[in-house]
Amino acid sequence: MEYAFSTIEKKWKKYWQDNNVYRVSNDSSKPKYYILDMFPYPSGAGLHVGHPLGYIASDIYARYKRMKGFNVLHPMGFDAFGLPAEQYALETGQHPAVTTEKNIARYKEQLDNIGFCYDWEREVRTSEPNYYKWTQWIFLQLFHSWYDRKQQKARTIKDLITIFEKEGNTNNACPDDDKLCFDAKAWAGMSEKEKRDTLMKYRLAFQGYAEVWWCEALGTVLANDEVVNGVSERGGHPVIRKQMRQWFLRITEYADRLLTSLDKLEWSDAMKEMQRNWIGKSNGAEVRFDVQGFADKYITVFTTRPDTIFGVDFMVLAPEHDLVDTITTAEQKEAITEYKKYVQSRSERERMAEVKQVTGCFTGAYVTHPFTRKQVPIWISEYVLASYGTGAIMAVPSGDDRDHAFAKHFEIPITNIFGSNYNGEAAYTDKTGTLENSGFLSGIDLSKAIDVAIRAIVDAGIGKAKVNFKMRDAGFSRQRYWGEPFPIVYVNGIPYATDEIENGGNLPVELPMVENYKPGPEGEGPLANVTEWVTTDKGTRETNTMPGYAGSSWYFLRYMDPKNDVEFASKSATDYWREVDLYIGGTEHAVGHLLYSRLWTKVLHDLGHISFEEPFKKLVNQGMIQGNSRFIYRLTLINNTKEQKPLEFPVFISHSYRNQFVHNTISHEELIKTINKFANESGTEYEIPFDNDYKIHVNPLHVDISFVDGVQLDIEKLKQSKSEYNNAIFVLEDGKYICGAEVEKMSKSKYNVVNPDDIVGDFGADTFRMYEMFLGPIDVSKPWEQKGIEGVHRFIKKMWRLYADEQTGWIVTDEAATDAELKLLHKTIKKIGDDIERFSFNTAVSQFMICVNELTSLNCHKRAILEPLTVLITPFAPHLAEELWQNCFGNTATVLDAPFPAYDEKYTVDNSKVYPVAVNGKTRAEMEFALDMEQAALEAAVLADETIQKWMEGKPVKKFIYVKGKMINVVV
RNA sequence: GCGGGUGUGGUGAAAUUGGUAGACACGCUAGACUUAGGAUCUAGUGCUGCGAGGCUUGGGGGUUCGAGUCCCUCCACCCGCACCA
Repeated sequence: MEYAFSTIEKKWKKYWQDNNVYRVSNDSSKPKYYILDMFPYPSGAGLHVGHPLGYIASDIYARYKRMKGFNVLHPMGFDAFGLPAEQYALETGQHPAVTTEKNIARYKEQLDNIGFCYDWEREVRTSEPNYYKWTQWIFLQLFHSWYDRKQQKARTIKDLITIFEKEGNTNNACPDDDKLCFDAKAWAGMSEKEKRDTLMKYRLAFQGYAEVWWCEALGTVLANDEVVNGVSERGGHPVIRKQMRQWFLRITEYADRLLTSLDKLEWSDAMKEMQRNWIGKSNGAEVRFDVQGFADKYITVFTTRPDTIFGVDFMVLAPEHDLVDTITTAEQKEAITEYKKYVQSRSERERMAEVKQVTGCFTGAYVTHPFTRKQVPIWISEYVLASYGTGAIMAVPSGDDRDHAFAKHFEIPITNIFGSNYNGEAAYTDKTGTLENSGFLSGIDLSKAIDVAIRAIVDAGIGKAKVNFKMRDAGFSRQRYWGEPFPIVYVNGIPYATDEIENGGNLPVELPMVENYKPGPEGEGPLANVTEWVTTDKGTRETNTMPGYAGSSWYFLRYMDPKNDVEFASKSATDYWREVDLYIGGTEHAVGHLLYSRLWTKVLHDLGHISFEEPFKKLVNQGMIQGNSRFIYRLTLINNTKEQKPLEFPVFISHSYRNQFVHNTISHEELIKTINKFANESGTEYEIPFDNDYKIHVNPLHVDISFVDGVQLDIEKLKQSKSEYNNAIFVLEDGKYICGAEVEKMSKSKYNVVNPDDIVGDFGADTFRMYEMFLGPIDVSKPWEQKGIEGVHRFIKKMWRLYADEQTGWIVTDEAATDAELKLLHKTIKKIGDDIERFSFNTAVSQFMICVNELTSLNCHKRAILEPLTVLITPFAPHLAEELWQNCFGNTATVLDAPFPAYDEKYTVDNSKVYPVAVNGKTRAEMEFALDMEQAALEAAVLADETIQKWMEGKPVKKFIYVKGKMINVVV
């Protein structure tokens, strides 16, 4: 009886589906465990072998936890709103809803093919009205709340109105505008519009005018993390800064909480560090410098080094700073205008590319140094960013690298405040040593000087201690069609939440069907074209839609209660499942999705909707599986003006010729000679002519990896794929055409995609699952390597042969197991359990292989060993386990409900090893060894006694006994 | 530049608190059974040496009876941030 994986797997998939074995209940006496994968965006290309890596790991862990007696929630869904579907619609006219539906169906089919234990009844799709109804509802909660800085939590806007009516905003500074100040009377005197404008400056979801990243090609604004290296993350289009009316989330109010509660999370240090970096907290001070010649003009700077204030040699403003035009002197006006024009002309990309270049311009104006009363020149330069701090700095060349470079470049005299620590060549940026030449700070140690300086600044009334964050409020508008519409209606130009004008808000505000996805007028979204939708009897609708991260910021909550149509999830459901215990996904969401999810969770917690404030307790990042691309090298002719012309026949040279050619170890002439020889031998009369104007040029082309075995090209397959290649000439080495290889991202255009369906078809889902795990640690990225899968497949077949014989069928016996067999079994149980717990699935698979190899050589077919082994392998190879469980051991229920085998300690102690026993002073060669633990411990004890004796007699002893396992270790 | 991480055979990788480095698998070599095999099985496979042996975890140094593992230093690669005052 052969291992017929395709029949077996089909059979069990049907069984699982028919019997609903993966349905999860919210009502269980078992402890809960919530394990979640980052849900995919269903793209048209379908899944490739890289996608399931994390899903397989989480599936194994979920099944393991279930067998360990937990009620496990392990759901899957789809992040279905987004740009690609809309762009596809623009190109083909197919509605995004249609293509999305199609893609999801394909994804589900591919996922089911691998045998995951999802409860599909809990599936969520962010683009479904019954889902985005609650996305809109949460948006309204954000809209209807503000952040109380004293209580450090979100509260409803109604509370704020009550406060304003009683005392104005004197105790609650405006986060948008710290100069805004009004009392109760002033509040009462405001018009409806003024009141709402004021409240808008407090709301957690608010509308504001701000400079945003605008992408002309995509016709939309982008969030900071959607802009990479000055171009859009998707498509790589150029972006510019533009003032636009936008929706924002006031994430900056949560900066501190997002930072501090990171410490409690079991995330990798790298991941936490990335978030810390993004939040970018820095402690320092704000200091005021009065501008000379203006009674009421001053420059406020932010600095982390107030201790270096006596080293200030000049001030620098961002070119966009408000004061620039006011303070610039008549003589400098032209130069400043010129410089500002230059800055504006430079794209973000150029600015980033030329970080090192020093540019700037003097305004002609001066400030007075608050302590020395010296006059200090004011410059502008693009190295000071308008968006950070106050958009102005005090420059201390002796203590800051950039200021130093600037001073040197413009020959501004440098004041040394570090004595011999500053050498005149490079700024002294260390925080050790003492200050000199620094007035009242002279002689003070740098480690204490910051506090002293801040106190003096406060006493002088020119500033205060200040915390600054790099993080900006999160842009929440997109001028796109395929996203959640805002539940916002403008009445007389004032934005109102729909639940302020209609009872319950009439959610969801459904996305209308359209046929035209082109952007609306004046940078508005496509929805602006749908006049019958925009116009309601109450007013006009907001035509922006929410960004991609809106739906994914809370989806983990919806799985808990996915069909609820009166709440986003019932309190009892969220109280039962609480936060995600284990979250698995890639690192690419470090600062986007993961940060926004944390924000939404905190807000929902503050408002009393859920009782936990972090969404993901433990986070595991899986690596990527990259593509293993193959190249063939086609020749063309090229002249010295880089014009290429093709040869009469396609000519491909094997990898080593290409290497010789590009490394100049074969001449142009010799190569042509070789090629012509090959052409002749293959019966082609055409010869490449020698031509001094047109030289040979090598073009690497991706070749479909299915035409290649290892690195050897199957020439016939390639020829069949394209008629153009029928009469191509292949220049071979050792009779073979060898391709070039490169590891790249898996993508259709690189012809290196491997579809999991094909692997499952050839080897079965169980082999595929185990192989992906066997490839290496799950957090490491690596290229897909098809060759190794045979080894895992061989293992599964070998395991099968322990249970079944090709001729006689099932061969499991009831014989009693020997000690050696039991030992092997329990060692395996212990190792597999430990490995799963610490997410080391590759070593777990290895252990299975060792176990099966040994059982094979022991010729062991005993039920006492094989039955627990079957249960043990269930998380990895569930189909195989079910088949064996039922046929060999006569079980009627599914193996999924069998408890994970327990190991017996008496079999797991390994005394086959040699344990070192030694005392201090012996060399390695002199070390003594014991054969087993007990003996080692005994000898160690004897030796220890002697040594302790010596020590008590006053003789020096440092350290002595070392035994593996239990270390008996006395240190004096 | 700053921050984080990783360096082990021809390849993917093991070695959980310092304890016989290279488990397991791929690949390769030889052999067996085969009409054939890209099936299966057996043996070998870090380097070096006929051999006993010697050498070996990116380089150098240190702590330790003992270091892939801990410390210092240099080098290489990967990831993230990047004029953040």
